[in-house]
Amino acid sequence: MGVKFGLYLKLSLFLHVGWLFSNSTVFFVISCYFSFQKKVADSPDAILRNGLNNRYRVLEVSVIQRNGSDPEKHLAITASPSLEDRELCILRNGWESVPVVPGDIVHLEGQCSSGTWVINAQSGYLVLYPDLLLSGTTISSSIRCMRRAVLSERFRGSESGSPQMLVGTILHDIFQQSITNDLTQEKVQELANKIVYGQKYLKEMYLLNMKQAQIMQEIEEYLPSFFKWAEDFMHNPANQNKMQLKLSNGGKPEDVSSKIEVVDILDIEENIWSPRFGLKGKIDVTARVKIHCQSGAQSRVMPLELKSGKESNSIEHRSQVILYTLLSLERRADPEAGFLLYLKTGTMYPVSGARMDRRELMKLRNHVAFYLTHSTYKSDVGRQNSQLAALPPVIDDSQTCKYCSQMHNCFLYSRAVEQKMASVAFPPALVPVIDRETQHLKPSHLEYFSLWYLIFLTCEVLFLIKAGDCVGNMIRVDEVHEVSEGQYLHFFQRRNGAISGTNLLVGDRVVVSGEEKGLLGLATGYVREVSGTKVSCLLGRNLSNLPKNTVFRLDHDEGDVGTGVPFKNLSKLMKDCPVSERLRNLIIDFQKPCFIQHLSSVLPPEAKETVANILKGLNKPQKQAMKQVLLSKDYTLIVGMPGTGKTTTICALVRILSACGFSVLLTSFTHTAVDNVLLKLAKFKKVHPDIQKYTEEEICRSRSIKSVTDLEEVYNSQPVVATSCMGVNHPIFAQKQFDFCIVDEASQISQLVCLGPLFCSKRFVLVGDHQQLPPLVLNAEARDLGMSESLFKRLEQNQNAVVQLTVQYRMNSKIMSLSNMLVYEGKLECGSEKVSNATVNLPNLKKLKLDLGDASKSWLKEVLDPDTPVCFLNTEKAGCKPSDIGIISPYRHQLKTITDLMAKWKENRVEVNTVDKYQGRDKSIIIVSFVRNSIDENLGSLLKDWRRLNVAITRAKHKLVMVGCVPSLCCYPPLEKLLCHLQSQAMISFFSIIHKCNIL
DNA sequence: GCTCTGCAAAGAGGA
Repeated sequence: MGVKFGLYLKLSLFLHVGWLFSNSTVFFVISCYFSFQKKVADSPDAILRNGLNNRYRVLEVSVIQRNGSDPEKHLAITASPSLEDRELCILRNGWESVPVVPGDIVHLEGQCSSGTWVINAQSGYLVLYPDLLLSGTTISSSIRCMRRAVLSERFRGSESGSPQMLVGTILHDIFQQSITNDLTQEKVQELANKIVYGQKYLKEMYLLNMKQAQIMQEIEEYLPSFFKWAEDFMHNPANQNKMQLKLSNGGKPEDVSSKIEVVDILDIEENIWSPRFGLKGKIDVTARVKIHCQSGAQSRVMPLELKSGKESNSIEHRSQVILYTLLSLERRADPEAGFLLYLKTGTMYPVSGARMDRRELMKLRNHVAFYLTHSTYKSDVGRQNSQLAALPPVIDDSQTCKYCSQMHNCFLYSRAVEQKMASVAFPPALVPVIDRETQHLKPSHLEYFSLWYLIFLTCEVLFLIKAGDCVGNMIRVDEVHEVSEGQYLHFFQRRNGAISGTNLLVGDRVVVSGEEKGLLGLATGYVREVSGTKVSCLLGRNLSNLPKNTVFRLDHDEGDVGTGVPFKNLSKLMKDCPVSERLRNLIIDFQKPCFIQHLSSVLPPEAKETVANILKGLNKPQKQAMKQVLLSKDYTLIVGMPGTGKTTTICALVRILSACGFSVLLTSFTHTAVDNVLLKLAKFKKVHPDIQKYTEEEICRSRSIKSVTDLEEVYNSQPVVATSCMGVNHPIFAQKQFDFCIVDEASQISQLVCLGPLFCSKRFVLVGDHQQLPPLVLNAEARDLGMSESLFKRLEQNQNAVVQLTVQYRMNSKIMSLSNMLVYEGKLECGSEKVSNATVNLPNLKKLKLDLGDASKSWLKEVLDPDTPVCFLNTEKAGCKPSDIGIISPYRHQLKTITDLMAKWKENRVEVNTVDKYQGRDKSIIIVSFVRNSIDENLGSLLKDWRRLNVAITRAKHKLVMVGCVPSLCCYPPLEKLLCHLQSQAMISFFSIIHKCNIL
């Protein structure tokens, strides 16, 4: 067996930031003139410390070049928060190329003597942004092309899989389960059958259009090699050829030929996060290995990396193993080496985790980390807007590029962003290729791409590890239940003290770690139940093999949510295909939406009666909306003003469309909104009104779907499919094209997220109201760049596509008139006399009035009077704390105070919530507490928003009581307008201090 | 100056 020894990774690293030094100068120091945005350094979570897990902040960077000697980089660093106690870090022998700038956070490994660290060829590592964990595959793929590595991090999930990949995944699964259980021929065959003909990989097979038998055939070719490997490395290692493997305590230096015996499998898919090396990854197999050599045997716990493809023993494969040896350091003694196991042949290669290879890989990691964190920059001191930075350079290797899965994104970015940069040069042969591959895009499209790419970069969260909510000091109790394949129910008990309710909620995503160092990120999953001191979680891994006394912590996992989807959609929008071209024309270039003339051409005669029946239940504008949608060739926007029956309208629309034989994709940003519509729809379906029955999972289970053909049938038989906008990554949407797509809550969804479902439909309907709250954007810069503009708002300028639902069934006329005056210009009308005149029913009012005989409480009488549907309580003279009353409020702190007070009065039936959370809902009586009570303070931005005020005042059906200090609130233009109106209608009263509020 | 929804993930091979 030919085994290579200690392959030295000679990697040429590219650097194209500003401080590359000139070698003609004798001695000079450059301070960096690029002011990059440093997402780590600016983060308050970066905790500086000394010791083993040190974190230093870089204060100054100097490049030192002496004639005739190699260049060095000197870093002035500190681990003290006050930025005193400076230390020096000297980078040599290639480490000086690490693109570190002042302000960066670094981790140092190695020796430090009297305040000076030396990182050179022989010892030490510098880890740039150690809290940015990069996966083993990202780093090993960056060897060939760093640009591709960075692009696939950003456009995660935009690479479609291949048949070989799926076969690879299944082979991994079979091998991993076999070696932990039973590697006999009979059992392995049985397992292979169970996995291939089971449900686990059906969706992937459907997506790739593969049949189970075809996959089984490929799998079977591998199985003999499984047994050969087991024979060679588990049962009869004596028969094995010797391999070259040198470990530090392996005796004499020449004693490097040994035989390998795998004695025990300790873990499968072991997940390790290493904030020491800034790495993360999953180790296929963690095994106890005995190394037999002349001077005896020694045992190590080592990583095995499985490969089902061609037996290449390539740098990429070997690098992955070397990175896993580094990851292993978090959990156990240095394995110093690992193995590459090629499943096709059963051959196993040792891979030594030698210092020089580890060093080169860490340098590579630092470069990838640099590019990921410096994706934007601010070029001038005066101008503060961020700009897109260049990606790692395009490599000059057409063979590699030809098969690259990121080619589209690579060319797109070059064309839209980099071609304008003087500093970026492309391989000449590639320039015409880039131009050709992007020629379908107009300048407006490239601009749209750049803008939205920048917008999503500014709010990208790169760092996994945050000092967030955590419940610690937990031990595992009871048995672990395997609820379904790969889903393990765990129970944790707090060792002391109760679990604070706010820290973990049912349904939250959690990361389970050991409290002990090195046990970070053991498993991820969801919170099932929280009670007192106990938590149950559904985790992706079974943790019962860990020592009984392991102390755990559960962290709320916010992850990097939502950035993958928009980047993916943006990339898709720029593709050279008819669906994308159409959307570009409509969305970017505002092409006028078209409508057909006559309903008769879309309405099949046999559906006429059904449609007429459904229309009977609708009002005039709702009927108009139905007509408009049926006539549309491109899209329709339905403005659903408050209380105008959006859900009813959507239901009717779905029913009419499917009666006409159209397929419909129904989506919304939130699952609850999708559920609402489905629940209403379920009533008409004459099936059990529990929507659980309609989930894809449940349908497959109840019909015991076992083959790809069955699955295909199920998918094709559903004329109406509902999902959240993020959920359109489901395989069903990869092949199916719907006639219509309806997007609910469209004015609250970010443009690029809203785009997702539109790719799989011929026409779309957006339902929303831009006078209510827009998409939530936390990042101020992203907001300035226009991120909160929903697709609904953007397309609204094409008025011919807009239908307004103006007849509302929620508010009585007095309440409605406020909103009409404020934003709807009188368009809103009551659905009936009954709605218009409805007042609140207070059965105990008479009795209560007697109790309120006291003149000082006469204001209360006025407020309670059902014939006063709108009332503004002026707290100006009363001096009453605004915190004394309230149900909805713009401020969460106010709500907390109110909730606490109500709890004291044992009143928990009244729902207290923010204006934002109340959007889309209503109540008979709404009390709005505006809180503000001073004029001179800084004005908050919350009350300046017309849309928020509009939402606040349109939640009440019968009675709207607003509380606040009139002069304070008049500083806000929307409230000023409202108060002016109320004044003219004599709807403002003053009130005195009240002591009890349990009257409602 | 304070409003908060979304979601699995690293790797599965190919040249």
